[in-house]
Amino acid sequence: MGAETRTPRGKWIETGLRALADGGPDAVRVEALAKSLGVTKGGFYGYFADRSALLEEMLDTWERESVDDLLARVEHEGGDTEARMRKAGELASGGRLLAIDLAVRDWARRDRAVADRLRRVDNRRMDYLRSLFRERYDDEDEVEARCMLSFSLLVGNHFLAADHGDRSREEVYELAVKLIRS
Amino acid sequence: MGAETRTPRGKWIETGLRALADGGPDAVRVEALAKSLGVTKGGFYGYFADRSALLEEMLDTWERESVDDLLARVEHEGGDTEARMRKAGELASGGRLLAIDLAVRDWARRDRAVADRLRRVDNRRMDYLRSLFRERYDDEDEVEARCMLSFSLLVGNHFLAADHGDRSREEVYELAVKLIRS
DNA sequence: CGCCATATATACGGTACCGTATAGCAGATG
DNA sequence: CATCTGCTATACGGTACCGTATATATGGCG
Repeated sequence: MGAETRTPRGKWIETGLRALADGGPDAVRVEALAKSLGVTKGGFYGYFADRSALLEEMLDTWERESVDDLLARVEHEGGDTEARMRKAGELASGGRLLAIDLAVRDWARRDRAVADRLRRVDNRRMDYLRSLFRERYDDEDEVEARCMLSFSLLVGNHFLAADHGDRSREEVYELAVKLIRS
Repeated sequence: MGAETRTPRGKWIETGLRALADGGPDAVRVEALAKSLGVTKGGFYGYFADRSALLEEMLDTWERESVDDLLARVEHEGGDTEARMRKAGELASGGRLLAIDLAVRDWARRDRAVADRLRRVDNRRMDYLRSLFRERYDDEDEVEARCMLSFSLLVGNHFLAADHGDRSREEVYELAVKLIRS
């Protein structure tokens, strides 16, 4: 059937996501990705029409991993409300996905299509978190406010640079979490 | 003294900050700024050694405006704790400064020097907020957790894309604020 | 083996930048 | 009015991209 595929579609996407995570969308450049793959861009245009097609597929991948896969894993592990809240939080702030997530959030401020996609993702995650909080609070205002605070804390934890004196960031994060779930 | 200065130092900085706010640091390009000022880059290198010198001064300006000026204005208006908290929140999320702020937060993830600067800014703001919360809560853990939540909410409000069903984002924000200051 | 399909390399023209060097121009100064 | 001084425009060489076109190599198949 022809030569072996050294650099399949998925590798371009994977490398693109890494570049996005640590340099933002502007860092996703075809020739740079090729270089980091030890290849020239020759093959790239066999898989993707152009750079923006790659970006699109990167977002598809991210969306799938950060919602479908993530929620599936949380539900698979099961446990009580507290355990699932904690698991979801952990998965969402675990290395790879988190870095992409943060980059996408910034990107969304400037690109309408990305913003729409982020809204889909956030809505689905928020729906899930709402369902968890409803097991604890009857008042719907309480549920909504605590969901908002939970997500804000998750994001804020990585976009805030403040120190906390004697306390570590982790300690303060835990204190805040307790307050939200009190 | 020579020709009139059509495009003084400050204009470059101002335009640079606008570019940063809506395109991130990569959008701060000398020739692009010149174009948007209706000028060529000819004069730029009279004021700044190079592009990175401009970035540095942009950050100086941002730091001054978003801490010194902001806190001064809050203190000038005075009022009780609640009023000052609210005023500080309003100023920090008011158009211009906010957009720069968000861009800097993302930038800081990739640039050590920017991260250090952001830490200075956040620490000073946090110190101020702490002093306000201390007027309400004796327990220092409470103070710290509520400060963290306040800042997270401020940032999260702009990095989160979720909808809230019947409620508007403003309503949910207010609910969350009440929870934090309860 | 010789052919074919496919992945990759190479080469190309085009664009948008950077930073430098130089020339022109408009007021202020005497 | 002549000159001097600084801001600005223009021109330059260099780099890093994009997307296309074309050549090359590598492995399966008749």
